[in-house]
Amino acid sequence: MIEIYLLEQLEAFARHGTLLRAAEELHITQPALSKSMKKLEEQLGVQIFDRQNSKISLNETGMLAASLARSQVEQNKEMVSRIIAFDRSLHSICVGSCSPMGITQLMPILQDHFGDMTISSELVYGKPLLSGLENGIYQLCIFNAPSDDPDIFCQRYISEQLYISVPKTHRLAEKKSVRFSDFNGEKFLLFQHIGFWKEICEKCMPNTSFIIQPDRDSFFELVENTDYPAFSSDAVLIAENPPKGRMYIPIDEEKAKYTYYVACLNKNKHQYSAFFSAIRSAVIK
Amino acid sequence: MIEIYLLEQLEAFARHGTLLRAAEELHITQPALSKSMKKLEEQLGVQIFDRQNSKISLNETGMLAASLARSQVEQNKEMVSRIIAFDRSLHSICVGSCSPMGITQLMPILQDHFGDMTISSELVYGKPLLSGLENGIYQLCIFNAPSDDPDIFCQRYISEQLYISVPKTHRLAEKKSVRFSDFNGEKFLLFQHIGFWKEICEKCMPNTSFIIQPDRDSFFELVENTDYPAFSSDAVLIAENPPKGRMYIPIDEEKAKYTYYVACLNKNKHQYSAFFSAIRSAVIK
DNA sequence: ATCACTTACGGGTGACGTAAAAATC
DNA sequence: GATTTTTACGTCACCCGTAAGTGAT
Repeated sequence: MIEIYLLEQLEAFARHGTLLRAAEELHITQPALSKSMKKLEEQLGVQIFDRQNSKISLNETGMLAASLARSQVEQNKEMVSRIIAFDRSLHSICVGSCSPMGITQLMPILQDHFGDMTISSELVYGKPLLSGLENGIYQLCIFNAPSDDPDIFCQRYISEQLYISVPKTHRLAEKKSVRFSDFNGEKFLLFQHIGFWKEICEKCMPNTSFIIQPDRDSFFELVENTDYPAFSSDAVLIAENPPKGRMYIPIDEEKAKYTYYVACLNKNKHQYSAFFSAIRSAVIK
Repeated sequence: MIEIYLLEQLEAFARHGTLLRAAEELHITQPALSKSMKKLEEQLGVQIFDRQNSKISLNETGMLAASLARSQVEQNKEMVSRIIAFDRSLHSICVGSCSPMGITQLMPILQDHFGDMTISSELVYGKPLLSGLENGIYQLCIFNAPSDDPDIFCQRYISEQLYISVPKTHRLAEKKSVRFSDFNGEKFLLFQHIGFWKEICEKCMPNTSFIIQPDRDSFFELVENTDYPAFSSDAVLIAENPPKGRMYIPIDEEKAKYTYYVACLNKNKHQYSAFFSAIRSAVIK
């Protein structure tokens, strides 16, 4: 058995060709490295160096030893990373969601059940969301439709209805409901991080030029102080105090109402069972 | 970077389940192992043990760590073996020969050229001889026929003519030459280690029951003191003093005369060039 | 003289041992 | 009380550093 530090030193020497340079890299003195290499050679019981007076170099066996040492050192490092990564995976949970509302509403329940873990979330939709769940990037997902994948367990969650807010002076302010097409072509405020809704908006209002706001506060600032129409939703209207001075009109269209589903891999279903029953209660309530 | 001794200790603990047993196997005391495991855990920066008072066990991360440690330790050992084996291969040369005469005659030349190496030889014939050369078990081979394998370099060497020795009272003692069939069915002395000749004998004298002698001295003892016919060859007759009181008659048949070829892999040809030219001189001489 | 390596010696870290305590069965 | 782990403390090995020596360029 050869200790890693010796292999690391051999590997460094193999790269540099001289003890001096290798020692520099290793932050040890050259005599120390010289002794180490002697020790290594002795432990192997085999000559790996050609020495003539003040010249030392690897012989053929030494070359082999150095290349094996290199891979050994690499694997040692990889081992450490893998252990740390695995440990992190045990102590963190990552949720992929197609919608910001889905994750916002779910967060309290997540914290109830995984309070001792690091909870992170990402807004993703479409294929990356599904494959992220399948290959373990996400432990939980929020879809906007039930999945029929046999490997995926899917729990119905809440619904979200899209609204459009307009200033009271807007031509449609008094309507009881509107359609996407009513606003197609009109300038429109849009918050950037809205998940799959973005796709919906662009599809249903192809001629609209959106004024996209990456910052949440700026977005609400503009909603309050400009006359552009903007999206909202029932969830937002309940959860937050929406800017006054606007009318909030539901969009009476199929594409404006989605039901969310919380999902995990079937094989992990058991470890999330308490969590899922909490979701079921929340839905009923 | 985690030193191997720590991984070895972890691996031992994983197998035994208690520090005490593991420490016994490792020939260290239990407190020492306890400290090592603490150190390992600290170096990883991750919990790998569940501890409650006087109970310690691996947690999930620890299991992973232990299995990775196991493979790391194994690879370390394998590395050492490979280095040692490679070094040995550099300092030894193994010759496979289909015939004892081939190797006996070649030995002086081998010693001339590879005197600083360990020279070993094996009597093998047929497929194992060829594949042994191809996969590096033999650096050199002696065939009884030229090889047309494009990967093999083949140098014509000496010939050997098979003789049969009979007591002077034998019915065929005065013949100038004999054939295998002349002796088919007759009891026959046979030295065990004769390489490919064994196959020839059995094929050409299918009805003969051979009295097989594994020991060289016993064989010659019997040759001298019994009346059974036995094989000899021109090479043996030249090299050694054959037992008197016998007639040595050549077998006049194609299957009783072979020319030997010394071979190596083509890719190694250059490192044996001096050796092969010595063979060529020897043949001419 | 400079460069590269080895030898010699000294110091400090740390790996292990011994002893004893703590906790569980 | 037996078993297992931890804590405390001492010791020795050994890894590294400094300094000096050798041989080659």
